[in-house]
Amino acid sequence: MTEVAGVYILEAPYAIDRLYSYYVPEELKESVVPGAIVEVPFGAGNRRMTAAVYELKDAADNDELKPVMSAACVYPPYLSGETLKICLFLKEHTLCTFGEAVRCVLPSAAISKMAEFYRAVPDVKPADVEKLDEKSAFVYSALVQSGKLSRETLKNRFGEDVGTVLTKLVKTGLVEKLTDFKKGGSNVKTEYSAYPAENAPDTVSKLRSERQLVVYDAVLASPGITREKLSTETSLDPQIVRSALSALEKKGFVRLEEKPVFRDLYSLGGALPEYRGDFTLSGEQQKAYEKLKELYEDEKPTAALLHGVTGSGKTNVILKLIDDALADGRGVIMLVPEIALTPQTVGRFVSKFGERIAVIHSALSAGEKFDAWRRIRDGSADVVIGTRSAIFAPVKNLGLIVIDEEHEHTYKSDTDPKYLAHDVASFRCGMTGATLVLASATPSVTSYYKTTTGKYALVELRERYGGAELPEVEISNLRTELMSGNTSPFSRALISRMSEELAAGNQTILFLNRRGYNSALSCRSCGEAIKCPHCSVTMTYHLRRGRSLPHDRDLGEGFLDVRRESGYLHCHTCGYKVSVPEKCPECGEEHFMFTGYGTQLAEDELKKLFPNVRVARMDHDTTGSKASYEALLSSFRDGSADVLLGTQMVTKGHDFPHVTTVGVLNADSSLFLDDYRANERTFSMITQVVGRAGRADEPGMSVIQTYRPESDIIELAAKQDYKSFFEREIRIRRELTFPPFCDIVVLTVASADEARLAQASVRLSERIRELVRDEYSDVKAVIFGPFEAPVYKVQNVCRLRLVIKCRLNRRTRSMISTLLCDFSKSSGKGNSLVRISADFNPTNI
DNA sequence: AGCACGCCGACT
DNA sequence: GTCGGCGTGCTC
Repeated sequence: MTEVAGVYILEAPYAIDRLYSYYVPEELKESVVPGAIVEVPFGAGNRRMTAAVYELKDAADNDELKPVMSAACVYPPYLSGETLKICLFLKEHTLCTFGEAVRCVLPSAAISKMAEFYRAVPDVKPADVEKLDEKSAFVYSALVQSGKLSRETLKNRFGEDVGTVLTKLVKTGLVEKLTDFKKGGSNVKTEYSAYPAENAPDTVSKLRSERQLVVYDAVLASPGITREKLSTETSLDPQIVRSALSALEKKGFVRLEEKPVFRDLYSLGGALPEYRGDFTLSGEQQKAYEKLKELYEDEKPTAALLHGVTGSGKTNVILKLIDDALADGRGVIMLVPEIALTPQTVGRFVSKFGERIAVIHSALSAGEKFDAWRRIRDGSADVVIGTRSAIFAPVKNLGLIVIDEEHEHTYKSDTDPKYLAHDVASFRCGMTGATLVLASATPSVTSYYKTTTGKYALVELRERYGGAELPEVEISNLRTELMSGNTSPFSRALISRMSEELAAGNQTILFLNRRGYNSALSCRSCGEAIKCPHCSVTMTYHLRRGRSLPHDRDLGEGFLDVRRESGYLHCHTCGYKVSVPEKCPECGEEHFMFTGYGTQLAEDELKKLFPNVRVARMDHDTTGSKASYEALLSSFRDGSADVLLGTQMVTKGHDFPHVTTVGVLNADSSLFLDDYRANERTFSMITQVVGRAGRADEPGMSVIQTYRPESDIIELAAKQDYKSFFEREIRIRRELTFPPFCDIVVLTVASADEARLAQASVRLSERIRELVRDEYSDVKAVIFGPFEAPVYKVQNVCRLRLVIKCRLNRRTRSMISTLLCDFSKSSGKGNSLVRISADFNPTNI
């Protein structure tokens, strides 16, 4: 019997990514455990590869196995048993490699980087060097000069084919191959604390330096003070404190201690607002809580959908449930959309759970993520609040997972592995017996459907907390506005409502899902809109910072020059910027027309309508940094702006007590999207927005502007009637066979070379039809395409797609997997410029 | 993907 | 005869 390790090679391409067996030499038995990172010889050339040990097994040693070469000494390994299973889950459910899954679940700072190095062997026979051919001699002399070079650098310097030269050099014994571990996880921040030295010189007079005296006094006053605190205390420059301290240490006055420190615990870069909220539950909330508690106490993995109208106080119910889980000694993960991770939300949690909280979001540095991850893994943090990737947090003894605003599209990853947080959550709950709670005022149709089949328990909150009434909703018909000559972004109803409310000192939120000034610049002669030269999208006209524009018709002939001087064209897909052209690139004429409007024009127009209005415009252009985003919100909250005008981000989770009016400038933009979820998104967006207006004491009003006032979606959203919306929507989905009645697989082939792309897509399409006909004749699948992706070209890369409607299960996933493997095998033959990727139930099709 | 092995043409 | 081109097939 030999000890055998089943490992996954982390750098393996998809087509050969599977479990490989290696024998474990006696001296490595200690460190080769499941989850360990090891090095193994791989392939005919026995290249050293990093691998993750998935399992250990005893095997009768009839077949000859290669040995594990070395193991990284990290104990316990970063990959726990549970995490290894999650990686396999990701591999099987998103068709990524095991290595990609590992990189996804671990903080990047925890992953060791391995590099191959080559070194010229000293003391070789000069005769051997003489015999070298030109190219080998060239590489060899470079190695002699630099001592040691990584494979990367050599490839960069001598080209991709340097490999053959190197193997020859290794064979002749002139060069040797080395492998180095660039150890991950060493990125630990440390902090210095200063203590008065035990046997400090009694004469302070020896301290000539004024600064050293000041620092020394401060240390005497508070022993153990950190260097950072010293600098604020003495109001001296950190650099000066540093040098003063080291001088004091040298002279024997102070003792410095270095301790590893966890960076800013909540990673929000500042003080948290004190939250003095009311945590007591209303009658309805109490009932909802008890129902969830019952599910939680069930040993089996359970799932519930908490459907509560906006303002029903879902969070209070959830907090109570988290309390219980913690009291049981179990850990909790709460996922929120990025936009909700404001100091307000986190503050509420921190005030309740204190230092047990770890916050995880995309703006953290690699080191900060690693700190949070370690605090969770060693158990000092057992409440994790974070965005999508927090679902992988190594929480011990998981008892509860909450996905807040579960309908949000951000829970689906858009980079490989393209997982949905819900699926990972269910899987973890299945493993640990934890309870899954999905919460939303407008659940996704797929999730709500599961309550009707019994997969999820349905828990409802129908009353708005504190008895607040639903705001009144007025629907403005943009067609009739246009016919009566109103071309501004604001309907007459919205204008009159705003002028009343602004005069009364109340605030308004305006939502427009398009940034920039004009959405397009088109040619009057040929009708073409100017497109980005690298992408197949029309370019948006943006105003330069601080500019505004009169109407084109008031500028007369010279309007183009003013336009050219005041702004530029911007591609929202790739970021390309260019000035307004002289002539139409299509037909050469110079009759231009700016059409469509975005947030910039709306702001401009608003200031013309209400000259004294103070507008806070919030979109991608004004919220470059987290700080500016916070600044805009707080300026609105403290009343230094009257109107908050912006894109999607104004609709989410902020509670502004003085807002009495909410306007949706164009409710149709998401309806027109060619996607089966367009209705769902419109309903959710309008419901959320309408919920923003008015509080308990101050009735609010929403104005929804639309070109299709007859659409019942808007009406249902205005009434916050989710049930009717769901009934209507699920009927359509059933009739047309869309999720949840099927799954949608999108295969994308991408290439800069259009001819190769077309060829590859045809081959792919033929292959899949063949698979469905023969090997997989048992699976029901309908195949569409190939056709162009909605945005065909992005940064000069063109994309074609195949869409497959089927039921996702082991069989269909295996079919798609076969397809991907076949493709990558044939791609070696001159097709390497074509890439393929699969996405299951993507958020945008 | 990356590497070896193998089978053909242009050279010492 | 031998070096080096790239097509084919495998990776514990």
